[in-house]
Amino acid sequence: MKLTKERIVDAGMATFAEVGYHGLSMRRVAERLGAHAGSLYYHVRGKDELLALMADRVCRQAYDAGTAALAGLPPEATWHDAIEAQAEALRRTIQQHPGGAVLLADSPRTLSSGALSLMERLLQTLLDAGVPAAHCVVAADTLLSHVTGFVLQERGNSPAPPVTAEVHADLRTRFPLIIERMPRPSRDDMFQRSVRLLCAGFATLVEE
Amino acid sequence: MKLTKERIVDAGMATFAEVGYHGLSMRRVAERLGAHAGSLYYHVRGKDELLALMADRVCRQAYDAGTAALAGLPPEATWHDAIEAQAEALRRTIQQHPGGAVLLADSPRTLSSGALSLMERLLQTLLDAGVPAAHCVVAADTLLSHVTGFVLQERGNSPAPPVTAEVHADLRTRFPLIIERMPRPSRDDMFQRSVRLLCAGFATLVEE
DNA sequence: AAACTTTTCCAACACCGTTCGAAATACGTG
DNA sequence: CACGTATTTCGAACGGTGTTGGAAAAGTTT
Repeated sequence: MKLTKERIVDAGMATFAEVGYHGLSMRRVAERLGAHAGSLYYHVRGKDELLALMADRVCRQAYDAGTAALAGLPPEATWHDAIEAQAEALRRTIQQHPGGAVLLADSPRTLSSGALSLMERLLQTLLDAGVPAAHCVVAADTLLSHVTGFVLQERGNSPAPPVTAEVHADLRTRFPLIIERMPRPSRDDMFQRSVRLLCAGFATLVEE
Repeated sequence: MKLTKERIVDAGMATFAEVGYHGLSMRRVAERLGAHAGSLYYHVRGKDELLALMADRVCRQAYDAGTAALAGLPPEATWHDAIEAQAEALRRTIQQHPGGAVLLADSPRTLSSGALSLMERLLQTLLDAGVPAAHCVVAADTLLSHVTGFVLQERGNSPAPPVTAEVHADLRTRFPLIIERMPRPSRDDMFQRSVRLLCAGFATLVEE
């Protein structure tokens, strides 16, 4: 079958899901398509462009997931709910691809039309909520970078660290607050609450 | 001169600053030390460990920068100022290393003692501010992941994208909010305001 | 069918992380 | 000092990577 930018990105996403970020190579992507690595370069400038295209696709998926989530919202939902729905959709979408956060992190977000779509809708939500235009960009940017950062951190912590008892005791004396006194809610819970925290901040900007 | 874990991390940081994340190789690090690549493996398990050590060093630097910033605060400073100072110190430190955000992103933050130090102090600040312990971890985590995400986004935008007039016109019709109506404050300004936004969210948690 | 364009192959290049046995160096002991 | 041992470095090698460029194939137009 003929080689296409679209099909290459497809294969890229599939390979990415299988072998992760570090295992993604042009040769493996080509192999999945029954082609040779060099052939990809006729359709794609290099690995960088492929990664950028993949990142854009993730943004697009997140956008679609967001529209679905927004559509499922009850009519009495507030703008808090709308923002929460978009944030959660973005997080879930990134999470679906192992290492997907790094993917987004490694390619410039601006001028990727998928990323711009996400931004645009978020801005609209905030404007509708009554946040003055002058503050909207800051607010939307804050939310987006927060979600990215959160998922990034999440992935780093996910392989449960093998903590020996000895290490734990050491940590307890050196970082008493973290280890001892702090309740550790689930990541899902923490994410929801952190987004609500942001919304509370946004609310202080709303002009009646 | 003798090879050491410490000296290897030094050379790693220097090489990293010169050639960036993608250009960092064991061979280049070794070359800077007048040694061969294989020799590094006697002191370091592999490139992963080197990167983790480097990430930890960045956290340490950020911690020290934070203490300096806190010390320079006037006595009438509020807890908002204290959090802002720590966030700004972290951002500046990460920024000093090109691609430093990706460095932090690619290594697990937990169990890195530098990262834990950052977290611990942030928790203390929030506790002193009156945020109940049950919410502190969420708040601190939110702030840290926000700063990371922000710098990440910042770096992606930094190489000013070559926007042709044609592309700009296309974007204007497709994303009117972003391109047209939104004022674009400086990144410094945006960062400060986003942190204040977070603080406003934290303030709603404070029990009198 | 011939001329031409688009697409794919394939071999090669330079570089990468990592391993391993052999050298070399340092060091404590007789 | 000399000798044996432990620590450290070398240097070559292996399999893998992104990328290139000319030859070959496939498709299209005249």
